[in-house]
Amino acid sequence: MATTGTRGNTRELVLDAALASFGTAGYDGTSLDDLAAGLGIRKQTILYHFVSKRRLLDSVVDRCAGELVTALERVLVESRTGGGTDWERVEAMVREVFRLALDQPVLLGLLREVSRPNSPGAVRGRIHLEPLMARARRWMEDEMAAGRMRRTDAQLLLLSAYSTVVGVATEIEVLRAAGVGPTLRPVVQRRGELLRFLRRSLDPAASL
Amino acid sequence: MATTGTRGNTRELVLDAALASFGTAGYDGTSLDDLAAGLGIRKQTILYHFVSKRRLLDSVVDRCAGELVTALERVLVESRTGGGTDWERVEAMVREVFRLALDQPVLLGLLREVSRPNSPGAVRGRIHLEPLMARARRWMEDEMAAGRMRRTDAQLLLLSAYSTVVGVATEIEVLRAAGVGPTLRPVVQRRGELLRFLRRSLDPAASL
DNA sequence: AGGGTTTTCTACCAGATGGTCAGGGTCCCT
DNA sequence: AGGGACCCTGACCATCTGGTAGAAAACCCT
Repeated sequence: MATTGTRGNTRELVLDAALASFGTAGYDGTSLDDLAAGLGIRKQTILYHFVSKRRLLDSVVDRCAGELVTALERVLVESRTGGGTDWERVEAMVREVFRLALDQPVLLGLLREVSRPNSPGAVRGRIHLEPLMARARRWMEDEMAAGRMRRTDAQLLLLSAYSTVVGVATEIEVLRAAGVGPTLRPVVQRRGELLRFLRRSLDPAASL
Repeated sequence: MATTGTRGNTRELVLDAALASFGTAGYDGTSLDDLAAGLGIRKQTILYHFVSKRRLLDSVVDRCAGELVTALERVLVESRTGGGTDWERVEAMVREVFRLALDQPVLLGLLREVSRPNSPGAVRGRIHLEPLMARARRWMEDEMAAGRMRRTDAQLLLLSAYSTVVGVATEIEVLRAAGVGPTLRPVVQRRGELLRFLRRSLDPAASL
């Protein structure tokens, strides 16, 4: 009866705290003891739910990737029923990703941590991202073949877009570190750059 | 006499290895024992030279920041005696930074690690970068006041340029992780984007 | 109320980590 | 030759780490 009455959602609470800690302090910089202490529970409770620290990270990555995929799927369906052009669909997806990142800045911290080459979460992250990328690439290549999209290196274009998003992660942190308040402007600016870049690369109707 | 005959430059060797390890495995992911083992020495030797792990990181950051400042200083002097326009000087600086990053990719790893908000090296890094930024900002504001440079928010512009460079760090890693070889193309592309962006923001003679 | 399941805790551990201490080797200077 | 400065090392330590074992709650159903 000493518990805080949060019976049943301990898992989710741990995932939230772990996401925040992994994103800011990093995987190695996060100790299960501290994590548990922050939640007012014991480390063993975390291990009961997630078996090991490594699998806790996996679970965090899984949940976040799941959110991303769900959100993108939704946008894709919406824009499809809306009957927009290829370009409008790409734009809607980009906007969704940025919206997600701005709503939950912690996600960017995790993305940053996971996108480090030697990170334990890198493999897990790629498991989720790779099919997404492959699917986008196939779609783009089809559109190119059909002449609805300007010819370019799909793989390279996608990776460039991806790293722009990761760049926003660092940008927000840098701004905060530099004392500049959480200004929306640079983020919007970056999104604008990315969209312009994509449009120039993809839209056959766009002016060079 | 069991030493490898590298008498005198152990410090530098340790700094090199530490730079590489901090950049790839991160600060927390680097153990002094492993670091020493990789060099064929004992951990105590590292501590003899650098007192503590924390101060080893500081030394690494100091050396790298020193290289950066020296390189930029040199370019600045060269372009000044060359008598180029403001814009040409900015361009030369940007090219130098990218050249440095391509010559020594390890630097990007460190930059990435240090630019994390809660990183122990963040404070140290800011000590070096802040005067650089302040100086650039003052210069830009002077040029703007004199009408030689298009009016814009100097601080925001600099931070945007900075985070573009950090973005390159992630980009290279992402490309390697995705199996794409160390292609130069995306990096050059990104540099082109940054230069175009800066030119549009700064050069009064540039077409909008 | 009582048995079974789920959840959380206390107690404990082996290994790794950063760091201390005192000693020993090598070089240079006189 | 000898003393001191410099460099390196083995032995040791306190602490923290992720993880295990088993008991005590808390919950749920009948």
